[in-house]
Amino acid sequence: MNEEQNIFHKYLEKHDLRDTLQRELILQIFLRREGHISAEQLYDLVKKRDPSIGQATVYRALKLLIEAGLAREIDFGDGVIRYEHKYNHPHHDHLICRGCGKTLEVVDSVIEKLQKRVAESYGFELTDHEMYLYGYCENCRQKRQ
Amino acid sequence: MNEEQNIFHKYLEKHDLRDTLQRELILQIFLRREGHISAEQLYDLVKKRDPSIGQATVYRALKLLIEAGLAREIDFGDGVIRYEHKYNHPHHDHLICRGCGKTLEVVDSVIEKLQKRVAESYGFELTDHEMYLYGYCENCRQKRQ
DNA sequence: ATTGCAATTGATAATCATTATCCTTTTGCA
DNA sequence: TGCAAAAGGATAATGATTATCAATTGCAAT
Ligand SMILES: [Mn+2]
Ligand SMILES: [Mn+2]
Ligand SMILES: [Zn+2]
Ligand SMILES: [Zn+2]
Repeated sequence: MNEEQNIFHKYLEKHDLRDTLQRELILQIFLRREGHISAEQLYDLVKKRDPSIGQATVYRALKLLIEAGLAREIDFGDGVIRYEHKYNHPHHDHLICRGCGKTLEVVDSVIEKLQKRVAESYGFELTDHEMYLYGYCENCRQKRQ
Repeated sequence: MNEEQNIFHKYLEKHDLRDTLQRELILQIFLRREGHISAEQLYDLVKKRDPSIGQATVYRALKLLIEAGLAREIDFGDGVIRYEHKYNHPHHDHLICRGCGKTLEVVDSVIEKLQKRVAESYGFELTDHEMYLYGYCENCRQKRQ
């Protein structure tokens, strides 16, 4: 059993939640998949392994994964929430191509420090932030000229 | 006639769009209101002046205002898109209190420069970005201790 | 192993902001 | 004034997510 599964089981136990086949399967498939995945995409993968699972169960399991600290929501503003691994996957921001949709994960420690400083200069205690950088990747720039 | 109205009329003319009472009223009310306003909030204000206006018209007019460069969308991730003035209201980011929902508009020129640099280091040409800083304002911090 | 029961599930209906549709009313211009 | 195209209002549709509810299941105590 890997560490994420362990965390999940501990979380279930601590909150008097039950360990079900559905939850195990959804967790397993979520963990196997790197990157950003929507509830529907995850549902499609889950269905392949067990067509009897309903999509409400996938939504419910994702909520659990977030509460357990294993998943994190990403909102690219296109009306669909995506999920990514949180365990061993520290905070980062996203660089998104407006041409092809490709996304890169980026972090700049100077920006992070300045964000904190800006917030404090207004009397805020910063808890978290979201930063989305939009532009055109190298490929897309070459195509359009 | 103020400058924004002028821009709007030029835009209508250029695109063979018609100058209607509804559009004028919606523009006027939008311009009077500072800050971030949702389509529904704007619709409520518009209804007070002319109850015969439908909310689809407000949505349609907001889209026009964006195309004309007079409005800009803000997505705080709560499922409702808000709109703010764009004319004479240059780019800025938002500092949001998780306690009371208060928002401040902030800009840090060093962060802006670094964002560009980060993007370029990945071969991206940055076109725009969104940055939301979340935390607790001074008031909310005092209340909770 | 069996039982009791709260937790869970799957199917389906409901939400809710935003869009599309469709028919009627205006607008801009000849 | 008349006409065609644009716009408006009412309302249905959309689509992701959430709520509901009857049937099933996990699990702890027997
Ligand atoms: Mn990511
Ligand atoms: Mn603003
Ligand atoms: Zn690209
Ligand atoms: Zn506050």
